[in-house]
Amino acid sequence: MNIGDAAAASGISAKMIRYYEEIGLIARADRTASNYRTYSMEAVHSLRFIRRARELGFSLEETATLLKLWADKSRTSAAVKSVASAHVVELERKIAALQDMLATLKHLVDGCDGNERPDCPILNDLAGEGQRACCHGEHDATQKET
Amino acid sequence: MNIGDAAAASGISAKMIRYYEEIGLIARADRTASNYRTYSMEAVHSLRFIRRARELGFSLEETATLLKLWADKSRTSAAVKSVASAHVVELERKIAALQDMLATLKHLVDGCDGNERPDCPILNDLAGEGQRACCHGEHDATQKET
DNA sequence: CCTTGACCTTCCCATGATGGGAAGCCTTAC
DNA sequence: GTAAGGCTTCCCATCATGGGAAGGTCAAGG
Repeated sequence: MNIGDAAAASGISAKMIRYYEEIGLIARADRTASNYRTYSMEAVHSLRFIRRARELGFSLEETATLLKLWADKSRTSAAVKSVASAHVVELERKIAALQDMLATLKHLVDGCDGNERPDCPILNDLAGEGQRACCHGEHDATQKET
Repeated sequence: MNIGDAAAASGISAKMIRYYEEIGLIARADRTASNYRTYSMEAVHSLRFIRRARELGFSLEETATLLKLWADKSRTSAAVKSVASAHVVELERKIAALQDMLATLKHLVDGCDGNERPDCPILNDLAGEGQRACCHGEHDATQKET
């Protein structure tokens, strides 16, 4: 199985497969006499594992850890759960940060007429003129200057 | 005002201020006889604008657009709202993607005993063995092989 | 046998936004 | 005058991915 077939079978681009090999995420592939990489179904299995881990948002480093745990028959499920739980926390953190942005931005967009006049609460907020959060003074209001 | 003071006053690192100048996000700063950059309060104002835009998750490219609109007294609020609304959509898309990951991962973590035995539904999912989503077989089930 | 096209190889570069650090000036305060 | 700290430019690293060039290889068909 050449790299192109492995790519098609795993859903990971040939480019990425080579990269994963380079950084040691996967083992160095065997080569044919003409230096082509060859892949077994087992290797494709590993690549699918990686793809799924990436789909769940694990970094390549976390994925490497998970791959090692997968290969280690004497692993504990606690070790796996620990990696996954840390990622849950991280996802929750990221989501919360994005939701904060979204709430603020939606508020500003709602307050903007969106007509042909230049007046705009969005720009006012960015410029720090409106002291941010005009109607329910929360957040920090520490941006007056000059 | 030297770059260090401008950095402190705007909350943007000196490193980033130089970078923003390099990519043309901000105007080239005036220099002293000894080649030090100097900043006016107006320049600091722009830097704060950028910082706020970044806090709301706008890319530097979007931020550049917003800066131009801010400077353009004949802008329409519709133009500003359009940029912001596109970003709202993007934020919603990202949040939804992360929430999908989170829901799946939480489900897996909940199903994992987290004890000293090797059995682990998280690894099973990553390996594609459980056909994913064990209890309500949807998604694609196209990963049996060997 | 030779050509063509589709594959493979390695190598370099780019992204986006940021930080680190080195080498060498400049300034300020003592 | 000297030491500390700020400034300058330049290069490198991150993280995961893609693009593309230059050149080797393989299979099919004339």
